[in-house]
Amino acid sequence: MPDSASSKLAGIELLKDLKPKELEELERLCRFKRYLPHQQIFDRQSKSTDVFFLIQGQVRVVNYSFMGRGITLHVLPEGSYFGELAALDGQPRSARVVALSESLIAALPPAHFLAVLEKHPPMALKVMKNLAGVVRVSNERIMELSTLGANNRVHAELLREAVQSKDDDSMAVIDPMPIHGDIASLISTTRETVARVMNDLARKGIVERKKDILVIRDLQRLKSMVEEVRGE
Amino acid sequence: MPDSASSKLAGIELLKDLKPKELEELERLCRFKRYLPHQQIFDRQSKSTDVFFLIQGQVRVVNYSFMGRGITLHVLPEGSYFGELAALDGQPRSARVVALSESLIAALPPAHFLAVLEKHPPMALKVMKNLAGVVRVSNERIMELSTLGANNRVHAELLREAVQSKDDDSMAVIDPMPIHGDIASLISTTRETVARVMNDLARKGIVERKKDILVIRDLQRLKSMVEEVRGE
DNA sequence: CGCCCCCTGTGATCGCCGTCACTTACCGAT
DNA sequence: ATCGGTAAGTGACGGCGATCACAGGGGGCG
Repeated sequence: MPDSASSKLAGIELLKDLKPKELEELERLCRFKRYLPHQQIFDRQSKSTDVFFLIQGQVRVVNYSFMGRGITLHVLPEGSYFGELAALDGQPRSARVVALSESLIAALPPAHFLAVLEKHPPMALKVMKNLAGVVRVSNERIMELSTLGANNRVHAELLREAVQSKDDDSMAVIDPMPIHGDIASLISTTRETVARVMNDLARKGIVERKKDILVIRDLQRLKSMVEEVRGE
Repeated sequence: MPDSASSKLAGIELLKDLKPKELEELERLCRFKRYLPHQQIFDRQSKSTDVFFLIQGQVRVVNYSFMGRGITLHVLPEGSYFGELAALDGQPRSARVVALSESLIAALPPAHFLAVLEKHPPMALKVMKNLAGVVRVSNERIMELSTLGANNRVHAELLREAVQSKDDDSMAVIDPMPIHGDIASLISTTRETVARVMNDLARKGIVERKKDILVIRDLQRLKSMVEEVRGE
């Protein structure tokens, strides 16, 4: 494994344009830590301001209503970063972040983060683009919550997670299929509603469940169901 | 008026650290245009990528559901800017922007915007902070839509717009009071619901309407009503 | 092998609130 | 003073979907 020679931060998309030497230097400024599934990296309202690089694993960004119901804001993939909001504006954290799988995470103090941004305009631009993307999906989500019913939000979510099949463009697949509760948390509804919609779709032959993967048989039909006022 | 000598862009918060000469130069790269109330600056999905500086007036950032119902995302004050998402990532516009009052607006092509950002790291930082702020309020909004009922969202919105009185901290004021339809559009509900909640509050003596201004008599009571499950 | 826990499936209930349909109030202009 | 258009108040209705309560089901671990 030649990887052992390269930096642990090598896999971080944001940092990939840094020179090896700079990366090495940055690495020395980080604190590395492993997290177990469900372990919390930080909580909403806490006043830490580090930026985190997700070297390995997955994390969930989530907030809780006063009733304890959890709303998943994002699920971040390996190689991404988070915690930049607090690092940029110094405000308390806007959400809780917990590890989904076992994860290795680097924490960088805000001063160093800002220094790197200042020194590397292309990286600053990357951060801005990334934030712009977050704003875009947030807007979409607000629109969805405002204009779609719970059932249609399930349809929309399935379409979002669907990976189109190569040979047949009327088909797609979700693999692995998330558990209903997690989908519900992403679109602000309940486990039961997700289950009911899924069975509805299955009965109509639009989707089919196989073990851990969901096959979408009629992609266009599903698409047309979104934004359709409960057209029975 | 010594103002006539200074740049038209002088009032833009984002640009206020530029040297007069730089500002002048930037001004030469802008196209200036006046807009009438309700006039559209750009539409969602359009492919322009200019950044806009709101020199004078107010604009509303809004999206429409397929049924034509409008969802107000933001109302921007004089001196702010918008359109940076498309300038940063080159994607189509994520929302429509229309003038609320008569407005004077400068349009700056994206290339120049990016050049300025690259040349002035503090300005890039400002843009990042601003985006971070937008992400924060979007998250709050998502939480609100997910966990609060329509009535409670009205309460929350009133609190957001309330300006605390100086002498009595149990009182506040909203001046001028927006029309019900505009509030409804901000919190994704209907004009009727807003009217009902307002009268409920008035009957309970929590608020009082005087002409064009709304007086909030019992701020704490209103606060406690948010996140309260319809406690009658 | 069997136990237990987590995921699912589904019926019944019921309350919030969006929709429709008017009425009333207000204000500016003719 | 009269009219017209916009804002606001309010009752009735009905449907979506959250909630509660169970009943399978499947897979991992002792």
